[in-house]
Amino acid sequence: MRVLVVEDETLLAEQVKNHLMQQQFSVDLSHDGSDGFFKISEYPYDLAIVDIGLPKLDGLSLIRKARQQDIKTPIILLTARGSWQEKVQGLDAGADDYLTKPFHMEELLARCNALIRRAAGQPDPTLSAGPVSLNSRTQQVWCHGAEVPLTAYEYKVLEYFMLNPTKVISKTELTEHIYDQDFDLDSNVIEVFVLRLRKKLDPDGELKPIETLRGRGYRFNLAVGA
Amino acid sequence: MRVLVVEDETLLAEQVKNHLMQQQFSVDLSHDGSDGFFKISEYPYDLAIVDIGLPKLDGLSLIRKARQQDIKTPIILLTARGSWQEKVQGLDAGADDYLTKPFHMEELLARCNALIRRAAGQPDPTLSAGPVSLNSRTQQVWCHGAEVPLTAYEYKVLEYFMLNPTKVISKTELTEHIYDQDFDLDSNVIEVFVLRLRKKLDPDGELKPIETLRGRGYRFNLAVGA
DNA sequence: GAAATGCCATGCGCGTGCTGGTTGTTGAAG
DNA sequence: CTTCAACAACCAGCACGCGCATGGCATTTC
Repeated sequence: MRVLVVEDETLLAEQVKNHLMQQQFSVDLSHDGSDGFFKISEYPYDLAIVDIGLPKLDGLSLIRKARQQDIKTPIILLTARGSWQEKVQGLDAGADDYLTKPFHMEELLARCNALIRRAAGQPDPTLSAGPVSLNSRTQQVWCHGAEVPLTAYEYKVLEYFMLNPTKVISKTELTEHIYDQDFDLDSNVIEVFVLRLRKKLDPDGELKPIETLRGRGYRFNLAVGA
Repeated sequence: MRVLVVEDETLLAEQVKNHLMQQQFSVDLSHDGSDGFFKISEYPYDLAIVDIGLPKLDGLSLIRKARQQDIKTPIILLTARGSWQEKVQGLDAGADDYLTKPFHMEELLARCNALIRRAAGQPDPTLSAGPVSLNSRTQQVWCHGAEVPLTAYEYKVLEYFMLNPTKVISKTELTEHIYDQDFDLDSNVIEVFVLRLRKKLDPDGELKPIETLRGRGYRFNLAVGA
């Protein structure tokens, strides 16, 4: 999956790039609108993330020009907080989704995946792994068919696990994906949430869905799709 | 007003969706004929826009099957340029209007509005969920058969809930769909409306139609169509 | 002018996220 | 094999803040 990020704030652009690369995307960066337009015309990206305020050529114009050229790459528009008109203009110009800055990286990744899924014609918001299934639209979780009520953070942790099954996930990685920024490093919140998740999902200790890898992190060990 | 768009060209479908949403319609998309038929049979749409060339089940067959099942949803058929016979066949199959591609978006919107207005004298477009039912034309709401008087904003909130049953809806999402421009974010209006809705719909606290998810939003939890 | 509706301000209760401490487990070194 | 330190699991309690509830004010409508 190849993604183009058109963003002039270098720091933010790099952050977005890093997170996307963690999800196995190939990422190209562009720091102004005209370069972004050139790239999106040249390459068949699977997705583009475009800031609305850009040097040389603003995001809206970029999208309009691209759509005029019949470029169908799904586009997520990044807008400033609260400017509702911009969002409408963006969708009108041909963006597929928008996100207001500042945003949670999780949110962006979720929308990226949703958009890619939508483009692939698979609008299925449910993940399942073993007896556990999760619906990201309703944020409901079931285990053996029974609904398991989770709190907001418990849900976030589980969702991240199920999006990355069998992958070794360090506590810092979890933290970074669950909190926007600024978090206390010497805290055991993650451990507590993992504990509660294990209790709620697997009260009898049969499944062992979350494996501990000492000094490295956790691994979610249920066969996806089962 | 709820509209179904059955169109396999994703870009066009999204454009239509965006424009309709700007006119305060709720829009569902369907990318092939059989899915479109399923949706139009399931939900009481106020209008459907159907492309004639579709995968799995073509537009004409879709319309015929729907009409055979006594589904009266007004339908606009999208045909290719110049194929005069198709238009006749379409109207013959039960379409209410047609439009040849490519078309101006304004034209489509005008015809949508005309058709909805024309259909205003037709069977009631009611949504129902559990003991609650809602007529989007007259903006009346009933619970257990008794009419529940709602104010304008209470109605808007309920309508949005009933159009998105079981979906987690954040307060900002509600705000964006209910108000035309952006709004003071640190206001508790939404909470107040939800409170009043709960009181009016469920004074005894039996149904619990609107669930609160702390830090996340609300979820409307009544089975649609029940 | 009265009634209805939308919005704001305030207080309160409680769920939830987080902290601190203790117990348990692992693995490496002696 | 034993020891010990480091790490994780677990527990329980605290406090912050979210959402509920209420009353009052402003604005609109008839």
